[in-house]
Order: sequence, then structure tokens, then C-alpha cells
Amino acid sequence: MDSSSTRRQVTRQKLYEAAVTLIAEQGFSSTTVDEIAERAGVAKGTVYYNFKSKTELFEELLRHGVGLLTASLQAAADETAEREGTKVEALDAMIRAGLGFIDRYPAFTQLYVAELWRTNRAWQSTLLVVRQEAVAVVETVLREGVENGELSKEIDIPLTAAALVGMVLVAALDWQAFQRERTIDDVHSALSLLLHGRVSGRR
Amino acid sequence: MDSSSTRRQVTRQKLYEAAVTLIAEQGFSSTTVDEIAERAGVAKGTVYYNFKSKTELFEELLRHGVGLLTASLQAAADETAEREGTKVEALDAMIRAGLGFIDRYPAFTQLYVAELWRTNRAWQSTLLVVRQEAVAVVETVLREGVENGELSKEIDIPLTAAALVGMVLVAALDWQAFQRERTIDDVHSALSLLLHGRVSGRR
DNA sequence: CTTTTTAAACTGACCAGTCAGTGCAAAAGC
DNA sequence: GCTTTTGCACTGACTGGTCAGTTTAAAAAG
Repeated sequence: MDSSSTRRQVTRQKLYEAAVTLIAEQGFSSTTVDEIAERAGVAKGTVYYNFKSKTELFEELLRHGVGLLTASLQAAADETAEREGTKVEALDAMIRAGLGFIDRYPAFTQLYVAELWRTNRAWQSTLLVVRQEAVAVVETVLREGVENGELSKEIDIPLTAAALVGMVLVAALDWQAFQRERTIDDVHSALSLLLHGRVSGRR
Repeated sequence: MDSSSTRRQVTRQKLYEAAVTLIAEQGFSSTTVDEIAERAGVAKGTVYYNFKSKTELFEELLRHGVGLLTASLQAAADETAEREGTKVEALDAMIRAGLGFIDRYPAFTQLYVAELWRTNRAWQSTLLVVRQEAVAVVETVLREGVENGELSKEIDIPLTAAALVGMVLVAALDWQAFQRERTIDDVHSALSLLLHGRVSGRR
């Protein structure tokens, strides 16, 4: 998901990649450190040389991944703004960016959704922070849209942002898990239709 | 979530209730059978007297819970049909029913979402079946809406159904986890607005 | 010569699943 | 009536395996 050049960075990256797929498939607790090390092709001791604990490895993985998502949403919003597109176009571009992210890192998304709403877990506070960063990008676009009159004043910004993010996340995971034959464009247009409110009747 | 009268039914019910909250908080693997037994107020042996294994207890819990959700969605659709409401009204009623369910059984919802998209897990096939039952209820309403011209022919029924279910699930979990101060009506109207396509401009 | 990685053995806590046995109510036997 | 038997529901100590994390001495890497 990234690359740097020191030896240590390379090892950490290999560990992230190994951990993300294993944990997405099996969950955190049933993934063993031995498995992660083996899949990454390093010795177990190396895991503990690079991370304080299994939990810390996982927390850094979360930060790393959500950072990438946030950056890609932000980039989509910025590009739209640059070429002076509307806010609805920006939302549309963000939906596409979100889908692209999930397509590239399905395992990470899976694991994120599985952990997000759990309470009482060691990494809850980490998650809360990174989630807010991602949702905030959407909230900002919604807010700007309401301000310039493009979006309805009726909308509840935090709730709508959460619903939109959720819609994309869930539709994409469903696509990956149960409807593999559809293309990313199928999914994008289904969601876009919902966003533009063209589900009911009018065409 | 249900009640019957034989001693055994009562015990199983207690085990379901204990398991659902513990697993929602901690995940399946890090919840121990000892914990479940203790919270239910029975001995560990009783768990194994009533269920073949920890996994089987969990699978029956999933079936049980999704059964309740499906029934409640179906009831909402039926009621709307009885008083000859539109399909959009039916979807609206189903959103409300879904929110009501999540409000009543937040732990179950949490656990369902966390497990749904994992692959390679023992209970995958069980989940696939119960998920399909729930989504099918929404698909039917969408299909009928398209047939009677009330909904756009453009919509992709399976994708839209999945997106709608996801939107409700995620918005509701977010509400429970991060925006407790909102009422169920706030959430309902935010989602309803999206459904009716009144997010962009026109009011 | 300092940092990072390796390989392998080890420890101790923890946990799923087992099993011999208990309590109890309703039938069977007398 | 009363006592013996049967079978269901439950109990909790115990076992065998698993796994996070440690330790160590030595080898790569830079």
C-alpha cells in the first residue's frame, strides 16, 4: 500500500500486507502471529522487533489504510473543485474514488467494517479518530453544497455523510462478495442513481 | 428475542442473549464459552448439552436474528400493501422497520455486519442464505415498483437492494455508536430524504 | 561496529471440548 | 401410598492443545 526505502520500512510493509488479508479473512483473534510472519516471509522475532505487540501492528495497519482512503476521497473532491465542478459532481467523484479504493484494497475494507462498530476493544480510540477524518471529507463537501444552495437545506449533514459512506462501503463489499460479475461501472451507476434521486419514477 | 416454555428453550434463549452481546463487543474468537455460560448464569457443560459446539451456537444465533429482521421487513411491506400504499411508501416503512430492529437489537446488528463479508469462515454458507432472505424482501418491493411504473426502469434491482440495506444498516450503527443524541426520527428522515431524491436542490 | 533479521526452543496463560456425576420430576412397579 | 427406575437437564473439574510473547546466539546488511 506504500513504499519507502529503508530496510525496516520494507519489512513493515510486508507485514502489513500479510496481516491485512489474514485478519480480513479470519478476524484479529483467530489470526496468529506465526501465520502473519510466515505469510510475510520473515521470522517471528522480526514481528516483535518491528512492533511492540500484535495489537500495535493492527492499530498501525488501521491508521495506514484509512489514511490512504481519506487521501483518495480528498483528491477526488479537490480535482472536482479545480475544474469547477458542482458539489454533486464532487460527491459522485468521491463515490467512484471510494469504489476504486475498495476494489484495490478489498481486504482492508472488510476488516475496517468488521471492526468499526465494536465497542470496548483496544483500538477503539484509534478507529474513532481515523473514521472521523474520512467522514469529515464528505461532510465538508455536503456543507459547501448546502451553503451555495446546490443541496437542500433540509439535509442533516453528519447523518447524510454517514449514510453515504455506509452506502458505498456496503454496496461495494456486497459487490465483491456476492456479485462479482458486475463491473465497477455498474455499481457506480446504481449508487449514482440513488444519489441523484432518480430511483422513483422520473427519468 | 423470543420465548418458548420448555426448560431447554429457556436455557437456549438465555445463551443467545448472553452470546449476542459478548460476541458483538469482542468478536467470535475472543469470546470464550466460559464467559457466555457465566453471563447466562449456567454451567459450561450446559452450553455443550444444548449446542454441538461454540460455532453451532453462533450459527443458530444468526439464523434466529436474521429471521426476526426478515419478518419485520416483510410485515412492513405487507401492511403498506394492505392499505394500498405506494411502493416508495413500502420502502419507507421498511427503512423504519429496519431502524426499529436495530434499535431493539443493536448487538445483533453489529455482529451481523462484522461477520457478513468475511470469507472462509465456518458459518459462511449459513450467512449467505439468511442474507439472501432479507435482501430478497427488498428486491421484491423494488421489482413490483418497476413493474407498475412507479420506480425507474434504470435501476439495477440487486445492487440497489443491497445499497439500500447497507445504507440503513450503516447509518443506524453509526447513529448508535457515534450520534446517540439523535432520535430514530432524525435518522429516518435523513434516509427518507435520500430515498426520495431530495438531497440535491429541489425541495 | 551498529542495525536488523534469523531460527529455534521455551514459557505460561488461556480455552474448547469432555466426562463422570448430581438433581429432579414423572412413570412404573408393587 | 411408597419406593424404585428412567431419562432429561445441568454441573464443574479436568485435559490437551494453542498461541502471544521471550530469549539467545549467531548471521546478514549497510
